[in-house]
Amino acid sequence: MTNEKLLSDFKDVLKKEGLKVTPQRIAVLEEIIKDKGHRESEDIYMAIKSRKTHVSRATVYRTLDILVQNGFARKLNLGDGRARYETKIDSPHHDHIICNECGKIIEFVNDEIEKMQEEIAKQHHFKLQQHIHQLFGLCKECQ
Amino acid sequence: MTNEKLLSDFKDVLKKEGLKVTPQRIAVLEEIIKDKGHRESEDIYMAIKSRKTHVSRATVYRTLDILVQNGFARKLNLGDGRARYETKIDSPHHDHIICNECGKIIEFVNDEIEKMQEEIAKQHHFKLQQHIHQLFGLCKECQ
DNA sequence: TTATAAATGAGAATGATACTCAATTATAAA
DNA sequence: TTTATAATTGAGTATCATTCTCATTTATAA
Ligand SMILES: [Mn+2]
Ligand SMILES: [Mn+2]
Ligand SMILES: [Zn+2]
Ligand SMILES: [Zn+2]
Repeated sequence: MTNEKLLSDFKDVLKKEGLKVTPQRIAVLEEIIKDKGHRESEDIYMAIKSRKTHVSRATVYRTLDILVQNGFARKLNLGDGRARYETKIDSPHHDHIICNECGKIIEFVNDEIEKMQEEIAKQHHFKLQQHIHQLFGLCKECQ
Repeated sequence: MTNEKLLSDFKDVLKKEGLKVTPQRIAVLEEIIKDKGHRESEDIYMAIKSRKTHVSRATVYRTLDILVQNGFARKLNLGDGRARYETKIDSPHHDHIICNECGKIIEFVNDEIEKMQEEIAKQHHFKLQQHIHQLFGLCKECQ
């Protein structure tokens, strides 16, 4: 998806929800699509500030929520007390392998596991809604 | 394992580590083995207080750490900001299914998935150390 | 322009958990 | 049993990410 299309989609969503298009909101969207990584709110806040747009932490959090709520971003909990956000645009579902030493994050997908999860849920009469699957260990460099 | 054996093992560990056997530490161990659930620190703190032993939150946290460090308990992060603790005694590895509505927690094991995780780690040149696998959805009663 | 509802940001609040340190206590030596 | 002492405890404070508050600013549409 082109950045122009994305921006226009975002504006449409804001309009549809009765929200205003502000430079702060645009800046957060731009940060999320610019860097494909798994970023902390603080990083995004700093990146925006270090450029031109005046923004507050509160607004970054609020905008990230909007992005997550509307399918532009995904929020991850890696268990270290700080949420990470990654773009969801052109990014199908995947899970993560995290290095306990250097924090490197690698993405993986395994259709077999995805299928099995559904079966396990069914066995226990659960209607599956989401899942968290994270592998932790030492990356090649950190072993 | 009998509770007597457990208690004696715990005392041995404390001795081995140069730690003292205190009524507070014993009380936390007793709580962890009494209730097989997935409990918050606050629950354990309240349960101990409501009995006889005087204890503080700080000591409950400190003792839970000792228990986790020494293989008596397992600490889980369910993504809601409060850690859960469960006994690890006579309790082999398993993962969890959590109801998004009522919070019910069901345990599951799947050897296929366990094996695949190892393979995925290997493919990415990771040495696997732990993993988190949590399925979230609606339980039978909450659908 | 103007009216106004929504957004922003500075700073305060929150909540789980960790830390501090003076008072207490378990332990082992005498 | 007494004593010496290092470890433990607990009340309260600190921390840290995130959320909330509310006075001021701004985007939007008439
Ligand atoms: Mn990812
Ligand atoms: Mn369990
Ligand atoms: Zn690494
Ligand atoms: Zn339920």
